[in-house]
Amino acid sequence: MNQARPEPPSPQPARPRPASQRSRVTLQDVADRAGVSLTTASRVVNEGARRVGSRLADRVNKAVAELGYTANLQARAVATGQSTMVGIVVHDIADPYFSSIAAGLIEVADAQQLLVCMSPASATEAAERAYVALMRAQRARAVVLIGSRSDDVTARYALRAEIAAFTRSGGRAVCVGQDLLGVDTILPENAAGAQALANAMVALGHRRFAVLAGPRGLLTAQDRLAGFLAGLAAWSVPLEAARVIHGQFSWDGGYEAMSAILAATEPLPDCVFAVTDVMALGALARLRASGLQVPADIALAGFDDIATLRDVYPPLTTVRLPLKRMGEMAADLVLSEAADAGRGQPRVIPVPGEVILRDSTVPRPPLG
Amino acid sequence: MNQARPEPPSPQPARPRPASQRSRVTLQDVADRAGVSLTTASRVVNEGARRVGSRLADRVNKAVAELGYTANLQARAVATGQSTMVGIVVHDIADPYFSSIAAGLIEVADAQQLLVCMSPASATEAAERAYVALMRAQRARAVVLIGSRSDDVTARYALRAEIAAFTRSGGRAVCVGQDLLGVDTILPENAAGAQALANAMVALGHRRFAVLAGPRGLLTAQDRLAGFLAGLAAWSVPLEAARVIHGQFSWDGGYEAMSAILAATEPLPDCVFAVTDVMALGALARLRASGLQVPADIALAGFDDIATLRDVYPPLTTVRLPLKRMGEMAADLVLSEAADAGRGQPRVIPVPGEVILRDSTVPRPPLG
DNA sequence: CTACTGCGGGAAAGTGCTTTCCAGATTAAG
DNA sequence: CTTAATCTGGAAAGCACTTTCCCGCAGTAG
Repeated sequence: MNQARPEPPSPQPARPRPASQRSRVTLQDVADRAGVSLTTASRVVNEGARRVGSRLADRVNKAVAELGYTANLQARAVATGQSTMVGIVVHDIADPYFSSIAAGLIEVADAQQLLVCMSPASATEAAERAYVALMRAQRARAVVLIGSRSDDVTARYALRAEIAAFTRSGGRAVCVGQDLLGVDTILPENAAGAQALANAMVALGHRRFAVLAGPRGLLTAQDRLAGFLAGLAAWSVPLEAARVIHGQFSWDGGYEAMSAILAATEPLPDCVFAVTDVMALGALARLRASGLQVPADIALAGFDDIATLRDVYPPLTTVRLPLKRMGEMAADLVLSEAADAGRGQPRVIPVPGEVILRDSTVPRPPLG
Repeated sequence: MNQARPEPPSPQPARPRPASQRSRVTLQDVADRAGVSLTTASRVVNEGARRVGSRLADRVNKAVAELGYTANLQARAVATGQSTMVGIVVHDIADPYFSSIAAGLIEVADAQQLLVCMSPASATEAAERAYVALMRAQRARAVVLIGSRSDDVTARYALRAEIAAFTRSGGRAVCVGQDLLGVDTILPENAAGAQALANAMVALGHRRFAVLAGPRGLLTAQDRLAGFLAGLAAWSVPLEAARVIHGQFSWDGGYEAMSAILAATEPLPDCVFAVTDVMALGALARLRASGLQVPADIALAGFDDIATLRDVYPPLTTVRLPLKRMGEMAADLVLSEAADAGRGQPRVIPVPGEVILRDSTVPRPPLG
């Protein structure tokens, strides 16, 4: 046998190891190699409260380096009962609305050494519930639910029950959307924003409106529609129910809803409000397909101010939400232990929307 | 004491529990309540190889339901040595290129009961290395690196070493990008796609080109530039070095690079190729800001065919990569144990790009 | 009426880590 | 020169699971 190995003269009992596991090196291996106890090795690796004499510490560090040891965080989590994982639930990560919020969230979570796990795309509350259950099983530190609530009270009840179980077992829950889950919430002011938009549209001279209202059951869609209607009502501008077209909360949904409006025999509206920028973009494509000009033939406005808009022509009027910032705020809520200790009511942080007027809703000349 | 509790007459020793931990219910609690051993409870919960008599199984299931028990997946992972986590490294989740790939990946990973964790935005190989190290510490089942390699050989070497440590400890690694990490790779054919694009542009009658070439060190940028130049060379169309503008791999980078081209005193190019759609969009904005029309004054083409393009006017010529599909393919590679057993060379799956001609590069009338 | 097989159940030994507790060695104080 | 206080390192007891091994009991064949 070759004696030239550069190892310190330590016992090295070479414990028998199941063949299936390839060279996973454990803390015990490090301790053996350094000729110290498991306890000491653990103390050195953790750099925790109790310090270890420098002679042994050096030996341990050397062994760590030689063996390429990395602590098993799962085992550590089991031993300490503390996890570093944060789950985030999005309805569609490829949607710029969600990816912007997620980007802000991930950025600050990572700065705090948290591990972010992402749910698959799914807009139902049942799927959200399943993911919260998974996070509970993972003993995640927190879960963040991003996106609109629906008006399916039964599903919401089930989701709340699951969240309650999650928080009861020590996790934090945060929501970005309607304040209906009984947890800390980042609340976009959908109704107020839409109302301000309606206000601005009427002030520009528009009178005949249509709304691409999204799915009937989605509360964000409902809130924005209601806010818009309230804004019109304040000016006594009527909007017949037939001019409110429901559909999917997506590009295709906007496209189809716009088709329905064009198909109607009545005169075209002056101005169309899509409750989401993504839907507005679908509607814009539909208008273009019909050879209609925005804003010459018809004005168009959206909601959210997603990043994509900078590439759209004509520039789209919208209601700006600080998406990335909202993600950061959600992460801050997750991290704030204060509320956890205080055990008061969950906090609700309203986020106002800002009306951004662009070329897609140019002032309309007074009716001749 | 009230005797009316609906529990089976089991011992219930009520083990002392540290006060810090709120009601986390463990498998032992379930076993106690059902009056069975820990082993039996584990077998019922796992529904594994050995079945348990229905009488006891029912008791256990009842206890699980009553206590709201959920297995601790971390502890299970430690005990079995198997993790269900997959880490994915993106350069920027808010970029539609990455979010599309990630969406495909997450979808199939979730269908296989895998948990997907996302890195924070960061385009450096050092940051990638750090994330791979984290995944190793988490004993993740796999890690997927999405995005261009750089030509920083030192950083790449360090990254490869980290990946080697990761795979050595039993994880799988997959890359979407250049085949330089020695792992299974989804390889977009950047050079070939760009060459085909150059070909098509020349065929359309363009002769005076400029390229927005992205960062000097990024290999995806280099490959696409090289391919484009090769395509031009095949037609003996010259491209002076001065017409190749380097800059950031981003919207702003495209905007600025376009500014540089406009600032040059020479005549405008017929056609500008941006090595990325995102850069092309920045360039388009810059052209619009100068009052130049695409394609009337200048033609513009990009690369990737990101989803955003459907909302851009004029429709942008590009080279389509099946982004979502690439994410799915990466997930398939992660899941395929075959290669792991075979231990052959890592697999490389080339993904061809498809030239999509749209209005932004309308045929150019022959020079008069 | 044994001997063999198979099955349902539990005790106990891992899994990789942290943390408490304890013994021995220094050091500081009286 | 005691006695108390502090420090260092290790043994061992968790943590929440899985899994191996063993034992008693049926059922079946010899």
